[in-house]
Amino acid sequence: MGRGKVEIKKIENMTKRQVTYSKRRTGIMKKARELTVLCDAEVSLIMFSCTGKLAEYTSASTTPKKVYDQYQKVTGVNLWNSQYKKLQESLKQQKEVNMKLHKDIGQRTGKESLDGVSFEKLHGLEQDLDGILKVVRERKYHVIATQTETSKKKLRNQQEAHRRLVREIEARSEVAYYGGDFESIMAMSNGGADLFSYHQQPNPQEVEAYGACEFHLDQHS
Amino acid sequence: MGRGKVEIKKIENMTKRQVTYSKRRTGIMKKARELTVLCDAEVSLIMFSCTGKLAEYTSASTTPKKVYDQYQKVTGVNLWNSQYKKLQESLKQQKEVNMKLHKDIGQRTGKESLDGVSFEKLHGLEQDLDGILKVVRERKYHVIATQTETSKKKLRNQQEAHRRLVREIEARSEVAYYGGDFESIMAMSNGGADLFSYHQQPNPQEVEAYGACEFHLDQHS
DNA sequence: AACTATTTATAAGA
DNA sequence: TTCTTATAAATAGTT
Repeated sequence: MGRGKVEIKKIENMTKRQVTYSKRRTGIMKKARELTVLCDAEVSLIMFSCTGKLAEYTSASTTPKKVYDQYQKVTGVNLWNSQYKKLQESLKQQKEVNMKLHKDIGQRTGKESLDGVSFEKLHGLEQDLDGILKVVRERKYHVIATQTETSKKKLRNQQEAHRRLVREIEARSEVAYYGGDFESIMAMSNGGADLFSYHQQPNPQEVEAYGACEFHLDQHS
Repeated sequence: MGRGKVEIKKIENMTKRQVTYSKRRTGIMKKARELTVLCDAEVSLIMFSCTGKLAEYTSASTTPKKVYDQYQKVTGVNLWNSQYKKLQESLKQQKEVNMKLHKDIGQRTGKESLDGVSFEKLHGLEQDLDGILKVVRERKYHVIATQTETSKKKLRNQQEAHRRLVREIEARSEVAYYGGDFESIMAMSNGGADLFSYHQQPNPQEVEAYGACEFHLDQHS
């Protein structure tokens, strides 16, 4: 229809193709609308031009979703539904696993009642718990031991540093005998003493006591 | 186009409507096909007659699903996608919860390493385990106690039945004095002793001991 | 389902 | 894109 018959094959001239697309798109949309009205049918027409532009016609009484739902129902083809069902299945499984874990952990934390649990299971659970308790205790003592060891090392290092400091000051002030400048030495080395508390939790009481003692010595001197 | 112009409104005559539907359906499908080929476009055409019959055309290079995905991308409308995303989110959450449970339960069953777990947590876990261990033990002993109590009751009932049986047989055989038919009486009443083991887990040692004791009495009599 | 008079769609040109 | 117009195509009513 038009001034010359056209062969139904891809139009290579791009401009011509776009013009034709535009015209025929209008035409087919009109046809769809007419079909809808005349014959009381439901129509979904979705078109993408070769440049990706969307054009659609959907009959007034419906929506693309409805059309596709119906399409699925009639064809039995799953389309996206297969994916959806897989997800649902997956979710169900996860929830089941979760329930089991919850129950198990509940029995192991006292939140779930042990009523109805057989003697054998109780015994197994007891052995289990006992074993893990031992492991946890060992681990705990290991951690304590490690911390203590570290503290001791730190302490030794500090004491050593302190001693060096005292010696150095004694040497510098050329006071080798007991007395005289002793107070100032103690005051200077006090900075070192503070370091005892810098890594473990600070114990303010101890620090205070030490400082207080120093103060009293000062006062009484 | 045809012998007379038609107004675009629903055709009330059903036969006429169906004929028109059939003709125009063919026509629009042809149009769709031509559009696809001539203009290199993607087309999805889905139609339902008023009787619910499906007819579709989808351009060769694509599928209804693809068209729909693209449709969604362009329009930004989520349609079923919202549901799908909800499911996905849900699944993700479930998996996360699962992971945590797994880790926790792992630490409580010795399958998960305790390296790097803080002293405080270890201590908490220890207290926890200790508490539950106590509960489990109590429960276990409760179960044992209940079972034992039941067994004892059964045993008492059996002994009572046994005594009654002996008395009855003594009365019937009119042998009131000790001796004589006693062995045969015991042999008969032995069947009753077997009944001890029928309900609780059979404890062959106990049953044996009981039977043996009776037997020795026999021998010494 | 086929026919055909007529309407409608549209290719080409402006 | 839109309008025009010649012509192909679609189809309403008929057979």
